Amino acid sequence: MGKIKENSTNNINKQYIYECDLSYAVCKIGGRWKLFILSRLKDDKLRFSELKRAISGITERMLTLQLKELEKEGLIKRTVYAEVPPRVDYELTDIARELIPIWDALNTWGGKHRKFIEQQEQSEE
Amino acid sequence: MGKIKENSTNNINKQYIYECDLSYAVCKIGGRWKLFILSRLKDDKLRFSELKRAISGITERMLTLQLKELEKEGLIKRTVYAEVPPRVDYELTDIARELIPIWDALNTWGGKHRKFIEQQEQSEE
DNA sequence: CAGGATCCGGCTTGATACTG
DNA sequence: CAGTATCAAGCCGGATCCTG
Repeated sequence: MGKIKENSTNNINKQYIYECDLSYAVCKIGGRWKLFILSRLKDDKLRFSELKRAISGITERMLTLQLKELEKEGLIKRTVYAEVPPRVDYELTDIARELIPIWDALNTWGGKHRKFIEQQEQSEE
Repeated sequence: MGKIKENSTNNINKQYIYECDLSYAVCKIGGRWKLFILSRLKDDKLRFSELKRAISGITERMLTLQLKELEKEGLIKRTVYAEVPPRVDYELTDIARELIPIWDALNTWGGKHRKFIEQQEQSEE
C-alpha cells in the first residue's frame, strides 16, 4: 500500500493505493492517450511527428508528456539521432510487448461488449 | 469514431474517441475504483457495506457512483431485497466475468513490471 | 523537427452532513 | 443499511506561445 506522488498526466497514477499489481498495471497503461500511443507502436518504430499525425486529436504537449512517462516507466525506448534537423524515434520495449496479447484480448472483449450493449438498447425501445 | 457525452465519474469516458474497441474497453473498466470493485466481486456477491469495507479509502459517494456506472454498462447486477433494514447486493454479470482472465494477465504483468522497475532503479544507484 | 513553458477551465474526486 | 445532496478542491488536459 503506497502512494504515488510524482507528476503524471494520469489521475489514476496519483495517490493511488497499490494494493494489488492489477491496479498498478492499470496505472501504467491507463490514461487519456497511453494505449493509443502504445498500440500505434505495436508494429512500427515511429518519430514524434509521425505519432502526432497517427493519433488524431492529440496535442504536442500531451504527446510529449505521455511519451516521457511511458519512457520513464520502461514501456518505450526513445532514440535520438545526432542529425539536423533533429530526429527522435520511439519503439516498444520488451516488457511492453508482453502487453500486446492483453490488449488484443481487451480489444476483442470491447467489441463484444459493445455489440451486447447495442443489442440491449435496441430491445429496450 | 464517436464522442461520449454522458455523465461519468471517469474522465476517460468523456469525449473519448472510440476509434478502436480497445480504448472503448479501457473506458469501461478504467477509472479510479472500477477495477477494485470488479475484482472484489470476482468470487463473491457482496453488499454495499461489505464493498465499502473491502475497498479501503473509498467514500460512499464514489462507491455509489461507480457501482451505478458499472450497472449501467452491464458489468454488475444489482439486487434489491424487500427487507428492513434494506439490503442490496452486487455481483458480476457474465460479460464482466469474461474479463477475469484479462485482469489476471494484467495482474501478472503488473507484478513482473514492478520487479523489473525496482531492479532497474537499484542498479542505477 | 521535437519539444518546453505557462495559463486556465472543467471534470473528477473528496469531505461532510443528511435521509428513507 | 444504503444511499443522496451539497460544497470545495485538486488534477488533467487543452490552447497558445516559445526554443535549440
